[in-house]
Parts: sequence; structure tokens; C-alpha cells
Amino acid sequence: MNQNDIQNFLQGLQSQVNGDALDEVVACCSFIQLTRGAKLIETGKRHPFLYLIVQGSAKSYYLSEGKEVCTWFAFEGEVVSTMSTFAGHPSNETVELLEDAALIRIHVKDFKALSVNRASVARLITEWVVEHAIFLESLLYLQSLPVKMRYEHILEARPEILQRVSLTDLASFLGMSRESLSRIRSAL
Amino acid sequence: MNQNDIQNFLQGLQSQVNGDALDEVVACCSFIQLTRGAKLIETGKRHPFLYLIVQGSAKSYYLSEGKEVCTWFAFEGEVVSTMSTFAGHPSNETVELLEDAALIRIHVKDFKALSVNRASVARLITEWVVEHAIFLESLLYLQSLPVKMRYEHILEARPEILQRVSLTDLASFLGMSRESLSRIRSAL
DNA sequence: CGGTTCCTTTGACTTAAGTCACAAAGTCAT
DNA sequence: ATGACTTTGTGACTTAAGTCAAAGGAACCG
Repeated sequence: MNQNDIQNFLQGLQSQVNGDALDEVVACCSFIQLTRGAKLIETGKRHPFLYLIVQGSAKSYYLSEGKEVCTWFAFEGEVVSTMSTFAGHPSNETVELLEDAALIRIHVKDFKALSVNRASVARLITEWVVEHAIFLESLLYLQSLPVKMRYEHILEARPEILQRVSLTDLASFLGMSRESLSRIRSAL
Repeated sequence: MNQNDIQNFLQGLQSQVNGDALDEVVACCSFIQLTRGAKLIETGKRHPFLYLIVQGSAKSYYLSEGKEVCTWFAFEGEVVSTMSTFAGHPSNETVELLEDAALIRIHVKDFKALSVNRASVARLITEWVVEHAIFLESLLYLQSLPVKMRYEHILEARPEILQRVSLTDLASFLGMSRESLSRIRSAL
């Protein structure tokens, strides 16, 4: 994947960054390929990159009393980052690839620097962050439901997750035991 | 509270908005006073204002199966908004005053318009949203704990909440029944 | 191909937290 | 104060969901 491919991919995401600003964004992108299990972001470390998934999938999780608590999954076309990356804090979460993946990596510092002079880039950043915050609100809502309804909700809202994620990771994401998820699923 | 007072209050918040940009921000602020129970934002409505609490407190909640689920409390010096306000969507939540309050109201449209030419305002917006997103992450973590630990955590992290919020609202915020909270509390 | 190992299913039992019901204590207006 | 209303506390019981344990399946490797 070269600069041109990256540019096309970014354009496909329908952002409002165009023309010169887009060229400048592309200039802080690089294309990388990593294998299943690779960690994009690690708990406790500052991590200066954002990623865009071209191909593959990832999960984010933190450890609570030794157990993985999965907070989200990401697939093709989605932005992978944690709020810590934007804030410049050490990350609370680990982001790990579920499959071999092709990614566009963006250096946050460069990207933020661009936003100073390019209002369209600043807007893009705000838009991503607002979107992520709304997503987090939806997760809180999800967790407030009884477990069976959590599954039904995700079955409805993000059926693709069920195809690509292990029962163990999905159960952790839904905040229930693997056994409970297995039972809910077998009861159709 | 006049323009000058507003300016001083904003400066006290230590933002990086200064000089002319600050004057422009102040120009889209107005000062209002409302009584306990007033609703700053209502579920299902678009709401074009942000609020800064000068004096008083507020809670945000949504209804789930007829019951209030409280998502946060805000006190003096805090920004009150929902992500829907930033995104321009109808709100998922209702924000209601817990006490009579003095507030600075900011028109989001004006504020956003300012951010186009004032990078410092754009940064401030992003900063607020990032902060809110990190806060939402902490709520998700809170909800993943067993109920007793949730109470202990809040006792540790935000003891002022316990003084100013009813047991009913606190229980709803902590995702447990009033009875459970009452028992946890009486067991010290 | 057979043997590890990992992932999922199923069953029996436990437990954390909720519900229901009622009592006690506060708050407020007349 | 007195009574009406709201908020908080306690007890008995129920239930949703977790834990533990064992057994099938699928995928992985020499």
C-alpha cells in the first residue's frame, strides 16, 4: 500500500479533510502489517499512534483481578485508539489484534500539530473523539441491561461481531461468564 | 454576575484560552440562575447549550424500563453537557439540577464557530470531550466491580458526592438497589 | 493419524444482589 | 406541634448469574 492507496482509503472514510490538508494527513501516515496477537497499545505505556484498520480486527481490554475485561472490538474502516493516546497519558488498556491485519498508522503528535493550522483536521479529531464518547455511552447502557438483553442487543446492533470474535472474548465484552453466554446462545 | 465576573471565572478554570480568544468566548456566555429540579437538557431534545456550574449541582440520567439510571453528578467548576450536544443529536439523557444553581451558559453553535478561527478554542473543546470520554471509561470500570467495591471506590475517589447526593440517586449511579447501598453503608 | 491443547457446552450447586414488605427517621407546610 | 410525604433502614425470601467440574468438539502439530 503506497501513499496513493492511503489517500484513497482515507477519502473512502468520507471525512471532510480534503485537498492540501489531506495530503498533509497522508504525509503522517504509514502502512504496516502485523500478525494476530500483536499489541498495538499496551497498558501502562504512552503510545503516540492512532491506527486505521484496512484489513483485520482488534480488541481492547484491561485486566481486572487477573481477568481480561474486553471493552471493544474494531474492524475494517474503524479508527483504533484509546483516549489516553489523545490525552498523552499512559494507556489503561491493551489493544491486541484478533487476526493478521493491515493498518494505517498515524503519528498523533504530527496529526495534532496539523490541527493547529488546519481547522478541518481539528474538526476531524473532535469528531472522532465525540464519536468515541458516544460509543462509550452506549457501552454503559449495554452494561445496565440484564445479561440476556445484552446479547440480544449486540445480536441486533452488531451481528458481524458474533461471526468474528470468540465466545470467550464476547462474553468478557458483554460482562458475563462464558458459561452464561453459551447458555443464552443455546436457548436461542 | 457580569461579563467581568464570567471572564474571571473562566480564567480560574485554567484553560489555555487567553487574550482575544477569551474575550470572544465570554461574548457567547450568559449568566443564569435556576432552581432545584430545573432541567438543563431533556431526553429526546436537541439542546444547543453547554453549562458551567458556578454554584450548585446537577445529575444526568436516562430512563430504563421506567427507572432512572443516573450516569453522573456535577458540581462547582464542572462543565455540564452531553455528547449529543456536541454532536448536534437529540440527547439520550436528561440533566437536572439537584440544588438551586448559578450557571454560565454557552451557546454551542457560537462556541464551535469560534473554534474555526481560534485554534485554542478548538483545543479546549477537544480537551473537554477527551476528558469526558476518560470519565466514561472510568464509569465502565466502576460498573465492572462488585457493588460493595463500587461504593468503596466512590468513597475514596469522590467523597464529596456522598455529602450532596441522595441515597436513591447514588444507588442508581452505582448501579445497585437502594437497599443494597443502605446495607453496604450500614456495614461501614 | 493420534495426541495435545484450546474452545465451547452442559449439569449441579452457590452466592451476590434484587425484590417485597414494613418500620423508622427526616422534611415540610399548615 | 401535627399530620402528610418522602427518604432511609432492616428482615425474609427469591432469583439471576457465577463457579466448579466434567465432557464433547474443533483446530493444530509432529
